[in-house]
Amino acid sequence: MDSEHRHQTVGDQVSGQLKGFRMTRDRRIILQVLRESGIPLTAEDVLERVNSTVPDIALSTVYRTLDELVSRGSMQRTLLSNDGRAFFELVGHAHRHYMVCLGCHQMFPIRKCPVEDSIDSTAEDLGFEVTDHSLVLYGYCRHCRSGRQLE
Amino acid sequence: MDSEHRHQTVGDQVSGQLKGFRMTRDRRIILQVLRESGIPLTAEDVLERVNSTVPDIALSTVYRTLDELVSRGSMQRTLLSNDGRAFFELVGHAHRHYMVCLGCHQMFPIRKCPVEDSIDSTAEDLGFEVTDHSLVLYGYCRHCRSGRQLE
DNA sequence: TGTCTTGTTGCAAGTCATTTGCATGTAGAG
DNA sequence: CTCTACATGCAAATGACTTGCAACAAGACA
Repeated sequence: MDSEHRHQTVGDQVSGQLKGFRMTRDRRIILQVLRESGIPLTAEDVLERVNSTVPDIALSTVYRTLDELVSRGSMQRTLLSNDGRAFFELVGHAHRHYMVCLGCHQMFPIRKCPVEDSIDSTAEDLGFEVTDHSLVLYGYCRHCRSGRQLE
Repeated sequence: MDSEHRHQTVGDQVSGQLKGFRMTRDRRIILQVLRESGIPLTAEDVLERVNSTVPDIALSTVYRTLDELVSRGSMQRTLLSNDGRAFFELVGHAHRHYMVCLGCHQMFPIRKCPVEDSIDSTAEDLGFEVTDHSLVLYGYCRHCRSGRQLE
């Protein structure tokens, strides 16, 4: 059976607690967009991409779906220092750590967490139990870096 | 001369680029509040504390003052994953890194950055020039930790 | 000490991202 | 096929700022 067209169950879509998560056409498309994206997306980004396939999905639907997935632990929401918007990615694809370019405003994922080890011992000393952490590096990417030197 | 009452110059208040920063009564109080706080404050927090001393400062004045100081490099603004509000602290007092308790929602500063060293080499590999970074640990503080075990 | 320029303030209205109330529509269990 | 809990669109509401504008005032300079 063509995996592209067989009936998709919830389990095919995302990981996490999804009992009672009803798989509608809109949600299927929203999830598809997120699975296909290599980078974190804002709700507006998602809507834009969704509507290029099937028009007329409401922005509030996108938000509600993203929120639902976040609270079920299947989606990660990230905020940056100088951007009021939230960025979303599926937990299976989540990068957790980013470099954000102050020149072109792109987010570059960091594969390996450079701090995983040192964190726990730091927290232990303070009686803190760490369940998660976020690390964002701000600076200039290879391209913007050379552009700056020309100024 | 009583340092509490002598004429205060800009230099007494904060560090950083402050040419053209006019020291008014409102700003003096706002800065005082921030100097006296051990933890990062939201604009609303600042207003609340300011107005307990001298009423009738407008929220927009607080925002404008905080923004001004941020852009002059004297103030640090921090955003967290699950809170739409910005937190502010004077750069001289800034902690840069925090543990955020998911139980009581307090922010605990981390004195020593546990990742300073590993960051640059990670970024170098990717051609990225790092100018700043943010690290936030999420979890449970000593108190909330023991509370959870009772449930 | 008075003048003047430039920066500051209050207030009300505006913006932007996100959330919600409600009436209608529908996935999927039985 | 039915029925009910969950999903959706739309418009209005919210929360956290941000801005236009007219009135004010710090601090440089005369």
